[in-house]
Amino acid sequence: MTGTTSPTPTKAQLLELVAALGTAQWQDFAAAAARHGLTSVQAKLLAQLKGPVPMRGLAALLVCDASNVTGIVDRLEARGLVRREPAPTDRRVKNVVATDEGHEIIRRVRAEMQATHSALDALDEAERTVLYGLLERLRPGLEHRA
Amino acid sequence: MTGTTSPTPTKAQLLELVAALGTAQWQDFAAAAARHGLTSVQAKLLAQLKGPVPMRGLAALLVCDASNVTGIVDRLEARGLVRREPAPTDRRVKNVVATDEGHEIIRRVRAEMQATHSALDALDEAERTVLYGLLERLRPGLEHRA
DNA sequence: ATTGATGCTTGAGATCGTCAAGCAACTCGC
DNA sequence: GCGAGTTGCTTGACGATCTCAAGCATCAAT
Repeated sequence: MTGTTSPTPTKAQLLELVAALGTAQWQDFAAAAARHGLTSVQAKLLAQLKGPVPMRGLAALLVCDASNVTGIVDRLEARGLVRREPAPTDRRVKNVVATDEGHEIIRRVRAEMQATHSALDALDEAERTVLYGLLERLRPGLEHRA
Repeated sequence: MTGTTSPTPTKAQLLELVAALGTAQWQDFAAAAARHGLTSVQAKLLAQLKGPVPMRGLAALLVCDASNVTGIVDRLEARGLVRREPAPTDRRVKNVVATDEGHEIIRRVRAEMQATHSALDALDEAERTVLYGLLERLRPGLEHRA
């Protein structure tokens, strides 16, 4: 019994599997972050900073209150992983930028997600392409609304 | 322009997409839980209670300290969604059981994950089967180790 | 220039999460 | 039995996360 494991899964089964994998990946991420003294949320915020992002924008990305972002950025800034710089166009806005050390540390966190990497290694190129295509199809439904 | 979106995605791209979908689904779950006055963690714990589970087991399932579970169960118990009952075989152990109301509320939370449901609706049966198969292949790598 | 909206911070209060310590109960060897 | 070590749960202390209400500075628009 190796091939015929799937005679059309229930929507509930699929949902459960997706949830389980999502959780597992999050644990993997959190563990990698912790090894560098970061909480999951701090690492997640850091991961958003490809360029300068205003506090408000971070709140939107993390789907949380703006006042919450203040504290998280405070702690990251205290560790020198992030910098607040005034936006030239609007003096109310503070843009958050990752320092070099900040970029480096999040790069390492991503690289050290061993469980996730080894999971993806189980698939060959063709399978990854198929998976990517299917997940892309899921995105519009999930990304919008809540 | 519908077919040729994927000339073999990078592992990094795939990783990012998986992370994004995982996050979106979690938000969906958290929002549904919040509508019933539950935090995400409370809902997640409730979701594990198909049968009686000892505190220790819940700590393992939620991947957190046992002392943390005490508080979460306290709050759920105060709302009558959960019950602690002594294990007959070992008087140290307390088994946590969902009450009828507890089962009902988590059933509703699952049913109200609109974003997730509509996302899965974008796939037909054949696609779901393929997706399920691919995700199944990912499981062993993710589930074990961290 | 006043009115209103927007961006960020602060403070209070709840939840979540860890660690260390403690108590009760089980297990094992003798 | 019976004491030593282990295990299951709770408690207390403390930090991080999260929300809400309030406040201040700045922008936008009449």
